[in-house]
Amino acid sequence: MTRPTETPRRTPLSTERVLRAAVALADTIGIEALSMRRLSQELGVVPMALYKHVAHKEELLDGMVDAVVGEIDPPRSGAQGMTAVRGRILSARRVLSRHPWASRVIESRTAPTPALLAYMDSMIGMFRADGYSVDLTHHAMHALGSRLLGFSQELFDQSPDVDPGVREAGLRAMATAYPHVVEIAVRADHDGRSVVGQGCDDQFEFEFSLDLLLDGFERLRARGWRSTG
Amino acid sequence: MTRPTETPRRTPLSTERVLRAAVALADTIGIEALSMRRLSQELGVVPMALYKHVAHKEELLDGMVDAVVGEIDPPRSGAQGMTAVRGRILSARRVLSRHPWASRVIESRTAPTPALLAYMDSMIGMFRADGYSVDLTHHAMHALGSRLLGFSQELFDQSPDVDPGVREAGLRAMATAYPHVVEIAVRADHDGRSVVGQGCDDQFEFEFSLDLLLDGFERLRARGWRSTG
DNA sequence: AACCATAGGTGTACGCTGTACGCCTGTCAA
DNA sequence: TTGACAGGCGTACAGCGTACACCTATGGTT
Repeated sequence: MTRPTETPRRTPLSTERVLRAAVALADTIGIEALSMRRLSQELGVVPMALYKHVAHKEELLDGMVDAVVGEIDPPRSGAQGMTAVRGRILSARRVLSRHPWASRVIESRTAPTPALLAYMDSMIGMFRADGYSVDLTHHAMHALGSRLLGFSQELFDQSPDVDPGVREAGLRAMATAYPHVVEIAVRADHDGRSVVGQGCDDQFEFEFSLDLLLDGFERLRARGWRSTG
Repeated sequence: MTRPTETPRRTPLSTERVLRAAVALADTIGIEALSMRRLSQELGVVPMALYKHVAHKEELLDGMVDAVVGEIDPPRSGAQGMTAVRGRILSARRVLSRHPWASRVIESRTAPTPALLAYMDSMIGMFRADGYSVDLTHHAMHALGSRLLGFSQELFDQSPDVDPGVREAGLRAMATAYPHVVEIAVRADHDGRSVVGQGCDDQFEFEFSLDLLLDGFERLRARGWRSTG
């Protein structure tokens, strides 16, 4: 009688459930705020309970990476060649934009996770199936690098400075010290593609550089280029 | 008499001295081991003493970035055009290889530091002086992204697996799950450029992709390309 | 020469982190 | 009925960044 059987009987944890909760939590509160304690609290459990399902936080992060990479679309059955490659990379980019923390976490891994290896393997396969040599494919993978996953590789995410007035004042202040930077920033403000004061169109810049690289690969392939000379 | 004047009289701290010590310490023990406490101990001072010279750790990191970026060679007075750009980027890359932690720290900054802005400004200037339009220069800067500073942008630094036997065993184990990855890894092992079992030549890969991009820019410029169509 | 403001080093303390270790309990096989 | 075991709990510890109060030697002013 002291212990009624009608206790809520929480559904038990599992690695799966922990990972899903971690991804969701990182999406909402950001990766830097994701601590083991915060996550355990989200799951209605004491912190140490998590350690029955992941060995340590690094393993948790590995699992989160795999979960996210697993969201990338498989290669579309119809498409072939560079357009298929292009499409898949853009799919990866969409996934990453849903989980903005993921790129940072992936870059912090020291060894590739299984899902990442699988993704790369299938990417390489697409090049090979399109007639690319092992040699050229190899260099292409290096050249794409983290862009394979849709990373922007920008030096700085332009801050959403919201107020255009503030932004313009800042630019004016920098004009003497960094005239070229300002010239370009102003230009980006006024061109047709982007909302004024908002900086530039990430997606356009990404596709611009991606296509530059893919075109370069095609050209080398057509030329029968080999790295060993 | 109780207090002899011959106390060692430690040379006083200064922001400069703190930053230099921090850079040196990060070089030797790695950035993740660099704590305010560890740094203060290196300077023979109590942790809180540092806060008289930097507002908080983020400011310390900003200062370290500026110190490192300041090491990049200025543009060589003789050189012009894309070869000058290329040379400067390779100089940045050499600096970064002396401070392997720097790329990670730079990527973690939210706002550009003064030295970074100055570097970018001068880079943009080199494109403009070479006849590039504001428009094309703008997109080129985005396409280069962190490569401007010599970042590799690799998805994973191939681990120095040292023992070739171990590496080969690992590859054999992965062969069924990731055949394409293994094909490329094996190929990289056996080609003439790289020490066997050592993976690939970072520097070659970097220059390969850099040249691919620079060539692409030149081609667009020659063609009078404009993004707004 | 006396004074006192100030720059800069010290000491203590707080809240946060990841996680080692031992315990306790409910479930299921023998 | 028993006893192993999976899995959640509680306590504790070392390390982190840093707020805040304090102390002291220095240098300019009177």
